[in-house]
Amino acid sequence: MATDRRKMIVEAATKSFSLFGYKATTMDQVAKLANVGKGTIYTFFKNKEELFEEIISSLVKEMMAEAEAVIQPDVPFTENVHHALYRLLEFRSQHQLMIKLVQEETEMGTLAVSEMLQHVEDEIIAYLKKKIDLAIAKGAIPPTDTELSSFLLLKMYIALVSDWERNHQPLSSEQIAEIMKVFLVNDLPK
Amino acid sequence: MATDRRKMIVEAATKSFSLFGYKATTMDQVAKLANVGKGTIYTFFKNKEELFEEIISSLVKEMMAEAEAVIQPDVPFTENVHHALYRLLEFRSQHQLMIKLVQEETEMGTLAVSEMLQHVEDEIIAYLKKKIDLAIAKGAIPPTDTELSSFLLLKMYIALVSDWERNHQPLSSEQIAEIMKVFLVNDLPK
DNA sequence: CCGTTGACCATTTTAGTTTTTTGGTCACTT
DNA sequence: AAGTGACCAAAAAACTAAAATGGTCAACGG
Repeated sequence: MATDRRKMIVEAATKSFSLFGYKATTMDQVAKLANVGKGTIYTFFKNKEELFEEIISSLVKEMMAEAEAVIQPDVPFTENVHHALYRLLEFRSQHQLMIKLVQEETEMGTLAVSEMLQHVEDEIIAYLKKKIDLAIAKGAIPPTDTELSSFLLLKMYIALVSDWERNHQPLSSEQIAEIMKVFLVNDLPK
Repeated sequence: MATDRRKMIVEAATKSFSLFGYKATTMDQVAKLANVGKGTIYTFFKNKEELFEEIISSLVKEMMAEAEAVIQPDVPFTENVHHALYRLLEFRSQHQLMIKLVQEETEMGTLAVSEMLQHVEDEIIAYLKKKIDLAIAKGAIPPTDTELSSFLLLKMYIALVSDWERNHQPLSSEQIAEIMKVFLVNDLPK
C-alpha cells in the first residue's frame, strides 16, 4: 500500500473512465477511489489528459497482446491477419473502457476522447503494417505499399463489421477472410 | 410569377439550406426569400422535413447526372467506375449544399441531416450496383456479390480520399483507380 | 526533509428561469 | 379557391446564479 500509490491511481482512474467516461470522471473522484489525496495524482501525472494517455497506452498494449495470442504460426498468413483483426475489433466491442469511449465520442464529441481513439486506430494500423512487412520479407505475399494496405485493411474491416450490418445480414467470418485475401495477395501500386 | 410559387419556395429553401444549413434555416426566412406567405409553403409541403427531402432528392438526381456524364462507352469498365466515383466525390466536396450539410452533421449532429446524408450514400451505392450488374451481364468483369462490392467500393473510395489524407500525401488518381481494379476483377465470395 | 495532503482559487459547467424564436395552423382576405 | 400572416404551443436561446472542476501550494507529519 505504501509504494503503489501510482498503481492505485491508475486503477481507480481506469475504473472511473470505464464507468463514466472521460469528461464525467473528476480528479476528486479518482483521488477518493484511489484512497489518495488529490495532489498526489499531480506528482505522477502532469494533468488529467496525461493520466488518460497512460491508461490508453496500457489498453493498446493489452490489445496487441490479445491480437498476438490469436496468431498461429502454422496457418496461412492471410488467415492470421483475419484472426488478429477479428480479435482486435472484438476487443473493441467488448472492453468496457472502449465501449464507453466510443459512446462518449459519438454522443458528446469530447475532443480528448476523439484524439485518443484516433491514436488507438493509428496504433492498430502500425501493428498491421509490421505484420505485413514481415510476411512480405518471408515471401508469403507479394510486396506492396504496406502503409496503404494496412490502412485499407482496417478501414474495410471496420466498414464490414459495423457499417454493413446496419442494412444487411452480418457476413460470415469466411466471407470477411476471403475479401481480405483479395487485398493482400494482389499487388497494389506503390 | 403566378404559377411557379412552388418553384420559388424550393429555390429559396435550397439557397438558405446551402448558406445556413438545415437547423438555422427558418420557415419564415424561406417564405420571405420566396416572396410567399408562410402558409403557402405548407400547401406544397407537409412540413420542413418534407421540403428538405425534395431538395435532397433533386440533389441526388443532379449527382447521378454528373456521374453519368463522365462515363465514356469506349473505355474499360473499371476506368469508368473510377471516373464516376471521382466525379461523385468531387461533387460532394464542391457543392455548397453538400459542404454545409456535412459540416452541420459533424459539428452539430442534426438528426435530420444525418439521415439525409445516409440516404444520399445509399443512393450512390445503388447507382454503383446497377453499373456493376450491367458490367457483369456484359462479361466485362467476373460475377460477384454486387451489393457487397458496391458497398466496399464506396467505403474504400471515401477512406482513400478523406481519411488517408489526414496522415499522408494524397494518392494520385492512377493509384486509386488501380486499387479499385483489384477489387472489381477479383472474385469476392457470394 | 520530502512525499502527501486537502483547503483554496480561477475558470468552466450546470441548473433554473425568463425571453425569444420556430414550426405549424387557420380564420380571414382577395 | 388560393394565398396569407397573426397567432399559438412548443422548443430553443439567453441570461444568471450556483455548483463543480482541474490544478496549485502552504502546511503537515512520518
